[in-house]
Amino acid sequence: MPELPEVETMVRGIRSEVTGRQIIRTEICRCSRKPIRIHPSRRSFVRNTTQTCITGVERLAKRVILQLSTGHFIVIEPRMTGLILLSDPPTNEHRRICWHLDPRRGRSPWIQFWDRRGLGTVSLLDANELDQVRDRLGTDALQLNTDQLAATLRQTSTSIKVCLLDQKRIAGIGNLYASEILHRARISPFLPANSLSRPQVRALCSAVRSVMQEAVLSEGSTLGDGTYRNALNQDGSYQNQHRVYQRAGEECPRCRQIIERSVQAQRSTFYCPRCQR
DNA sequence: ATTAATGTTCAGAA
DNA sequence: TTTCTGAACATTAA
Repeated sequence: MPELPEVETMVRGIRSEVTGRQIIRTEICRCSRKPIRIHPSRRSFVRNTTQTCITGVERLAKRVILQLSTGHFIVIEPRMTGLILLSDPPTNEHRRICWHLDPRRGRSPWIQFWDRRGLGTVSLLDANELDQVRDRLGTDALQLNTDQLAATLRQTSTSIKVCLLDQKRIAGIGNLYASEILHRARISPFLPANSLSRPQVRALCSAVRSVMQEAVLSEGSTLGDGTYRNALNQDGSYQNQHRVYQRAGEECPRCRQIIERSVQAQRSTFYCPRCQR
Protein backbone atom coordinates (compact mmCIF):
# COMPACT_ATOMS: atom_id res chain seq x y z
CA MET A 1 0.00 0.00 0.00
CA PRO A 2 1.69 3.14 -1.18
CA GLU A 3 2.86 5.29 1.70
CA LEU A 4 5.61 7.90 1.50
CA PRO A 5 8.48 5.51 0.55
CA GLU A 6 6.45 3.75 -2.12
CA VAL A 7 5.21 7.02 -3.64
CA GLU A 8 8.73 8.48 -3.56
CA THR A 9 9.90 5.36 -5.40
CA MET A 10 7.20 5.87 -8.03
CA VAL A 11 8.29 9.47 -8.53
CA ARG A 12 11.97 8.58 -8.84
CA GLY A 13 11.10 5.71 -11.16
CA ILE A 14 9.31 7.85 -13.73
CA ARG A 15 10.92 11.30 -13.37
CA SER A 16 13.78 10.99 -15.86
CA GLU A 17 11.64 8.95 -18.23
CA VAL A 18 8.73 11.38 -18.57
CA THR A 19 10.12 14.85 -17.84
CA GLY A 20 10.15 16.88 -21.04
CA ARG A 21 7.88 14.46 -22.87
CA GLN A 22 4.59 15.44 -24.46
CA ILE A 23 1.31 13.69 -23.74
CA ILE A 24 -0.07 12.97 -27.18
CA ARG A 25 -3.19 11.19 -25.93
CA THR A 26 -4.88 10.53 -22.60
CA GLU A 27 -6.71 7.21 -22.65
CA ILE A 28 -9.21 6.48 -19.91
CA CYS A 29 -9.53 2.72 -19.84
CA ARG A 30 -13.02 1.33 -19.58
CA CYS A 31 -12.27 -2.32 -18.91
CA SER A 32 -13.39 -2.18 -15.27
CA ARG A 33 -16.98 -2.22 -14.03
CA LYS A 34 -16.68 1.09 -12.22
CA PRO A 35 -14.85 3.83 -14.08
CA ILE A 36 -12.04 5.59 -12.26
CA ARG A 37 -12.96 8.72 -10.33
CA ILE A 38 -11.60 11.80 -12.09
CA HIS A 39 -11.74 15.39 -10.91
CA PRO A 40 -13.10 17.70 -12.21
CA SER A 41 -14.58 15.59 -15.05
CA ARG A 42 -13.23 13.05 -17.49
CA ARG A 43 -13.99 15.25 -20.49
CA SER A 44 -12.08 18.27 -19.25
CA PHE A 45 -9.33 16.02 -17.90
CA VAL A 46 -8.73 14.49 -21.31
CA ARG A 47 -9.01 17.81 -23.10
CA ASN A 48 -6.63 19.66 -20.80
CA THR A 49 -3.94 17.00 -20.55
CA THR A 50 -3.73 16.08 -24.24
CA GLN A 51 -0.93 17.75 -26.21
CA THR A 52 0.68 19.22 -23.10
CA CYS A 53 4.26 18.76 -21.97
CA ILE A 54 5.24 17.17 -18.64
CA THR A 55 7.71 19.61 -17.13
CA GLY A 56 8.40 17.82 -13.85
CA VAL A 57 7.40 15.07 -11.41
CA GLU A 58 7.10 15.64 -7.67
CA ARG A 59 5.74 13.90 -4.57
CA LEU A 60 3.21 15.56 -2.27
CA ALA A 61 2.82 13.32 0.80
CA LYS A 62 1.29 10.14 -0.68
CA ARG A 63 0.42 11.74 -4.03
CA VAL A 64 2.32 11.86 -7.32
CA ILE A 65 2.25 15.25 -9.07
CA LEU A 66 2.87 15.61 -12.80
CA GLN A 67 3.58 19.26 -13.61
CA LEU A 68 2.29 20.36 -17.01
CA SER A 69 3.48 23.13 -19.32
CA THR A 70 0.02 24.70 -19.06
CA GLY A 71 0.59 25.47 -15.38
CA HIS A 72 -1.80 22.71 -14.34
CA PHE A 73 -0.98 19.63 -12.31
CA ILE A 74 -2.07 16.03 -12.64
CA VAL A 75 -2.45 14.75 -9.07
CA ILE A 76 -2.48 10.96 -8.69
CA GLU A 77 -3.54 9.36 -5.39
CA PRO A 78 -2.75 5.63 -5.48
CA ARG A 79 -4.47 5.02 -2.11
CA MET A 80 -4.52 1.26 -1.51
CA THR A 81 -3.46 -0.55 -4.65
CA GLY A 82 -2.65 2.09 -7.26
CA LEU A 83 0.57 1.73 -9.26
CA ILE A 84 2.26 4.02 -11.75
CA LEU A 85 3.97 1.98 -14.40
CA LEU A 86 6.32 2.37 -17.33
CA SER A 87 6.26 -1.36 -17.96
CA ASP A 88 3.37 -3.74 -18.54
CA PRO A 89 0.94 -3.90 -15.60
CA PRO A 90 0.56 -6.97 -13.34
CA THR A 91 -2.72 -7.74 -15.12
CA ASN A 92 -4.50 -6.17 -18.06
CA GLU A 93 -7.65 -6.22 -15.96
CA HIS A 94 -7.25 -3.11 -13.82
CA ARG A 95 -5.65 -0.54 -16.05
CA ARG A 96 -7.30 2.80 -15.34
CA ILE A 97 -5.49 5.50 -17.34
CA CYS A 98 -2.82 5.41 -20.02
CA TRP A 99 -0.96 8.55 -21.02
CA HIS A 100 0.58 8.01 -24.45
CA LEU A 101 3.81 10.00 -24.80
CA ASP A 102 5.61 11.31 -27.83
CA PRO A 103 7.76 8.43 -29.09
CA ARG A 104 11.47 8.47 -28.23
CA ARG A 105 13.90 5.76 -29.08
CA GLY A 106 14.61 3.49 -26.10
CA ARG A 107 11.99 5.18 -23.94
CA SER A 108 8.66 3.93 -22.70
CA PRO A 109 5.86 4.95 -25.10
CA TRP A 110 3.48 5.57 -22.20
CA ILE A 111 2.93 5.88 -18.49
CA GLN A 112 -0.06 4.23 -16.92
CA PHE A 113 -2.08 4.15 -13.75
CA TRP A 114 -3.09 0.64 -12.72
CA ASP A 115 -5.28 0.07 -9.66
CA ARG A 116 -6.57 -3.34 -8.59
CA ARG A 117 -9.11 -2.16 -6.03
CA GLY A 118 -9.99 1.07 -7.75
CA LEU A 119 -9.89 3.32 -4.70
CA GLY A 120 -7.32 5.61 -6.29
CA THR A 121 -8.17 9.00 -7.73
CA VAL A 122 -6.77 11.30 -10.39
CA SER A 123 -7.28 15.08 -10.56
CA LEU A 124 -6.29 17.97 -12.76
CA LEU A 125 -5.70 21.02 -10.58
CA ASP A 126 -4.48 24.57 -11.11
CA ALA A 127 -1.81 26.07 -8.85
CA ASN A 128 -4.41 27.47 -6.50
CA GLU A 129 -6.19 24.19 -6.03
CA LEU A 130 -2.89 22.40 -5.49
CA ASP A 131 -2.05 24.91 -2.76
CA GLN A 132 -5.34 24.10 -1.09
CA VAL A 133 -4.41 20.41 -1.05
CA ARG A 134 -0.99 21.31 0.37
CA ASP A 135 -2.58 23.44 3.08
CA ARG A 136 -4.54 20.48 4.38
CA LEU A 137 -1.36 18.45 4.95
CA GLY A 138 1.09 18.50 7.83
CA THR A 139 4.87 18.53 7.56
CA ASP A 140 6.26 15.87 5.26
CA ALA A 141 7.63 12.98 7.31
CA LEU A 142 11.05 13.27 5.64
CA GLN A 143 11.30 16.96 6.62
CA LEU A 144 10.25 16.60 10.25
CA ASN A 145 12.30 18.12 13.06
CA THR A 146 12.02 17.59 16.80
CA ASP A 147 10.55 20.98 17.68
CA GLN A 148 7.89 20.69 14.99
CA LEU A 149 6.98 17.19 16.12
CA ALA A 150 6.80 18.28 19.75
CA ALA A 151 4.44 21.12 18.82
CA THR A 152 2.26 18.74 16.80
CA LEU A 153 2.02 16.11 19.53
CA ARG A 154 1.19 18.71 22.17
CA GLN A 155 -2.09 19.43 20.36
CA THR A 156 -3.86 16.13 20.96
CA SER A 157 -4.38 13.38 23.48
CA THR A 158 -5.26 10.72 20.90
CA SER A 159 -2.95 7.72 20.85
CA ILE A 160 0.44 8.29 19.27
CA LYS A 161 -0.24 5.59 16.64
CA VAL A 162 -3.45 7.25 15.45
CA CYS A 163 -1.73 10.65 15.56
CA LEU A 164 1.08 9.45 13.27
CA LEU A 165 -1.55 8.39 10.71
CA ASP A 166 -3.26 11.79 10.68
CA GLN A 167 -2.12 13.43 7.45
CA LYS A 168 -2.94 16.96 8.59
CA ARG A 169 -0.55 16.54 11.52
CA ILE A 170 2.30 14.69 9.75
CA ALA A 171 2.11 13.78 6.08
CA GLY A 172 3.24 10.54 4.48
CA ILE A 173 3.06 7.90 7.22
CA GLY A 174 0.62 5.01 6.73
CA ASN A 175 -0.36 1.99 8.77
CA LEU A 176 2.64 -0.19 7.98
CA TYR A 177 5.34 2.37 8.74
CA ALA A 178 3.57 3.72 11.84
CA SER A 179 4.11 0.35 13.55
CA GLU A 180 7.72 0.11 12.41
CA ILE A 181 8.50 3.68 13.50
CA LEU A 182 7.06 3.21 17.00
CA HIS A 183 8.98 -0.03 17.45
CA ARG A 184 12.25 1.61 16.47
CA ALA A 185 11.54 4.51 18.87
CA ARG A 186 10.58 2.04 21.64
CA ILE A 187 7.30 3.85 22.21
CA SER A 188 3.98 2.17 23.00
CA PRO A 189 1.36 2.80 20.29
CA PHE A 190 -1.23 3.45 23.00
CA LEU A 191 0.42 6.42 24.73
CA PRO A 192 -1.45 9.71 24.37
CA ALA A 193 0.47 11.88 21.89
CA ASN A 194 0.75 14.74 24.37
CA SER A 195 2.19 12.51 27.10
CA LEU A 196 5.52 11.83 25.39
CA SER A 197 8.65 13.04 27.18
CA ARG A 198 11.18 15.21 25.39
CA PRO A 199 13.59 12.26 24.94
CA GLN A 200 10.72 10.20 23.52
CA VAL A 201 9.85 12.95 21.04
CA ARG A 202 13.50 13.08 19.97
CA ALA A 203 13.59 9.31 19.52
CA LEU A 204 10.32 9.36 17.60
CA CYS A 205 11.45 12.12 15.26
CA SER A 206 14.66 10.26 14.57
CA ALA A 207 12.73 7.03 13.95
CA VAL A 208 10.28 8.71 11.55
CA ARG A 209 13.09 10.05 9.44
CA SER A 210 15.36 7.02 9.54
CA VAL A 211 12.62 4.48 8.80
CA MET A 212 11.36 6.58 5.90
CA GLN A 213 14.85 7.14 4.50
CA GLU A 214 15.76 3.46 4.73
CA ALA A 215 12.45 2.40 3.18
CA VAL A 216 13.03 4.79 0.27
CA LEU A 217 16.50 3.29 -0.24
CA SER A 218 14.87 -0.17 -0.32
CA GLU A 219 12.23 1.07 -2.78
CA GLY A 220 9.37 0.45 -0.37
CA SER A 221 7.65 -2.68 0.92
CA THR A 222 6.09 -5.37 -1.26
CA LEU A 223 3.90 -7.54 0.95
CA GLY A 224 2.82 -11.11 0.41
CA ASP A 225 -0.26 -9.98 -1.45
CA GLY A 226 2.09 -8.33 -3.95
CA THR A 227 0.07 -5.16 -4.22
CA TYR A 228 2.92 -2.67 -4.37
CA ARG A 229 5.54 -2.64 -7.13
CA ASN A 230 7.83 0.02 -8.56
CA ALA A 231 7.46 1.71 -11.96
CA LEU A 232 9.07 -1.28 -13.67
CA ASN A 233 6.75 -3.75 -11.90
CA GLN A 234 9.54 -4.96 -9.61
CA ASP A 235 9.25 -5.72 -5.88
CA GLY A 236 10.57 -3.39 -3.19
CA SER A 237 12.70 -4.95 -0.45
CA TYR A 238 11.95 -3.11 2.78
CA GLN A 239 9.58 -5.91 3.83
CA ASN A 240 12.74 -7.88 4.65
CA GLN A 241 13.55 -5.30 7.31
CA HIS A 242 10.15 -5.21 8.99
CA ARG A 243 10.53 -5.76 12.74
CA VAL A 244 6.88 -6.01 13.81
CA TYR A 245 4.46 -5.41 10.93
CA GLN A 246 2.45 -8.60 10.26
CA ARG A 247 4.71 -10.48 12.68
CA ALA A 248 2.26 -11.16 15.53
CA GLY A 249 3.25 -14.35 17.35
CA GLU A 250 6.90 -14.05 16.33
CA GLU A 251 9.73 -12.99 18.62
CA CYS A 252 10.72 -9.36 18.86
CA PRO A 253 14.14 -9.17 17.17
CA ARG A 254 15.31 -6.83 19.94
CA CYS A 255 14.12 -8.53 23.14
CA ARG A 256 12.52 -11.84 22.12
CA GLN A 257 9.15 -11.00 23.66
CA ILE A 258 6.25 -12.20 21.49
CA ILE A 259 4.95 -9.47 19.16
CA GLU A 260 1.27 -8.66 19.55
CA ARG A 261 -1.45 -7.36 17.24
CA SER A 262 -4.07 -4.88 18.37
CA VAL A 263 -6.66 -2.70 16.62
CA GLN A 264 -6.69 1.11 16.76
CA ALA A 265 -9.03 3.21 14.64
CA GLN A 266 -10.11 0.03 12.82
CA ARG A 267 -6.58 -0.77 11.67
CA SER A 268 -4.02 -3.31 12.84
CA THR A 269 -1.20 -2.21 15.10
CA PHE A 270 1.80 -4.50 15.63
CA TYR A 271 4.07 -3.91 18.62
CA CYS A 272 6.34 -5.47 21.22
CA PRO A 273 4.76 -5.16 24.68
CA ARG A 274 8.15 -5.39 26.41
CA CYS A 275 10.41 -2.94 24.63
CA GLN A 276 7.70 -0.45 23.62
CA ARG A 277 6.59 1.45 26.70
C1' DA B 1 -20.68 -20.19 -0.22
C1' DT B 2 -20.15 -16.62 2.86
C1' DT B 3 -17.36 -13.64 5.60
C1' DA B 4 -13.49 -11.23 7.53
C1' DA B 5 -9.45 -8.75 6.60
C1' DT B 6 -6.66 -5.68 4.04
C1' DG B 7 -5.59 0.38 4.29
C1' DT B 8 -6.24 5.58 2.44
C1' DT B 9 -9.14 9.37 2.26
C1' DC B 10 -13.29 11.99 2.79
C1' DA B 11 -18.09 13.07 4.04
C1' DG B 12 -20.99 13.22 7.60
C1' DA B 13 -22.22 12.13 12.37
C1' DA B 14 -21.30 12.31 17.21
C1' DT C 1 -13.81 22.15 17.52
C1' DT C 2 -12.32 17.55 17.46
C1' DT C 3 -12.81 12.80 16.97
C1' DC C 4 -15.02 8.81 15.22
C1' DT C 5 -17.56 5.83 11.70
C1' DG C 6 -18.71 4.15 7.33
C1' DA C 7 -18.29 4.06 2.38
C1' DA C 8 -15.66 3.98 -1.75
C1' DC C 9 -13.63 -0.87 -3.96
C1' DA C 10 -11.33 -5.88 -5.23
C1' DT C 11 -9.13 -9.80 -3.87
C1' DT C 12 -7.53 -13.44 -0.88
C1' DA C 13 -7.78 -16.52 3.04
C1' DA C 14 -10.49 -18.84 6.26
